[in-house]
Amino acid sequence: MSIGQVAERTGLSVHTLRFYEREGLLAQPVRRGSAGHRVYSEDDVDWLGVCIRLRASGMPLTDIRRYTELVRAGQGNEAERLAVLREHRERVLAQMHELDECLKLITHKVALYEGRLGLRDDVVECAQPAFNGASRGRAAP
Amino acid sequence: MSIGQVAERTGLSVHTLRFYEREGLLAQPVRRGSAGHRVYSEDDVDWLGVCIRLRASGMPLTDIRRYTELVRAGQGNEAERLAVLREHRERVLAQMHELDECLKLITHKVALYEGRLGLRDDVVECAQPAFNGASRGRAAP
DNA sequence: GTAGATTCTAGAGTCGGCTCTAAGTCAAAC
DNA sequence: GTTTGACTTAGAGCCGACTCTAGAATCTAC
Repeated sequence: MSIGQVAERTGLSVHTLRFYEREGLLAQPVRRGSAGHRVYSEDDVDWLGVCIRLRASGMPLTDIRRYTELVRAGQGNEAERLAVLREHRERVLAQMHELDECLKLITHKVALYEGRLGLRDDVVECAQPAFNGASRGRAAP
Repeated sequence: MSIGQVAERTGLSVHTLRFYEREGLLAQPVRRGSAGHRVYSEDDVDWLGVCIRLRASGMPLTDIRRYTELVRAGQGNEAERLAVLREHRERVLAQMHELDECLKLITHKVALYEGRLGLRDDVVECAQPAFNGASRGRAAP
């Protein structure tokens, strides 16, 4: 598979594919064909899929590289790999929780504006108490 | 409230607080006391709380500014505000879905390594089929 | 009143993650 | 045989979001 085809399939640009390779994100160096052109295997693409997921969940490139290096190093470091994955899972869970909070806030505001657009117009934009607990009444509609 | 106190309460640095103000993220310009020092009201802090949540859910500063400007402009643009919020809510939902997928992958791998660390050692690191549907058997343990 | 912490402004620097450019190689189509 | 287009490298550029610096002014405690 050429770099162009892989770009098509993964949604990454060819620039990004080369960049990821330079950054050491591929489990093994991509094979080269005839004129030094990259030839990707299905496994390469699958691994890229994993990288994409890890990126999408906020793992920095350096961490992905570290994990990749462990995998590349072969058997014997499973405990380390597990630690990396567990740590990241915690971050993902935290992130989901955070997103959930955001969603609540946004949904609250959406409801507020939806209501307002039907009924009244004297309510002032407000904020949720986020840091103290000292509700001062006037801020929450 | 001084900028230092607000930094303490919000978790933002004083640098970031000044930066956010320059970027027009505050609903109204922060009041100034005696020597030109910023004096934050509870409402300012509450609004910052909203900004922090929006940021945490991936809204870019430019979008937050845009929303802030709508709020600052006062009544009459509720429909626009609602549109901004709804659009962002869609993005948050998409993001949550994506995170969920990532979580599945990670959890799968964690289980795999947990199992392996107890039992065997000849399984090779693998990737989830992510783009095609052509399972080639050898990639999935 | 003086030391040390906090604040001010304007502007420069950093970092992560791409994204693009330039100059060149190569294969296939016409 | 030349043009077109996909590929190569090394390296520069860009963008968002901070983060820090310098130099001056001002508060707080002793």
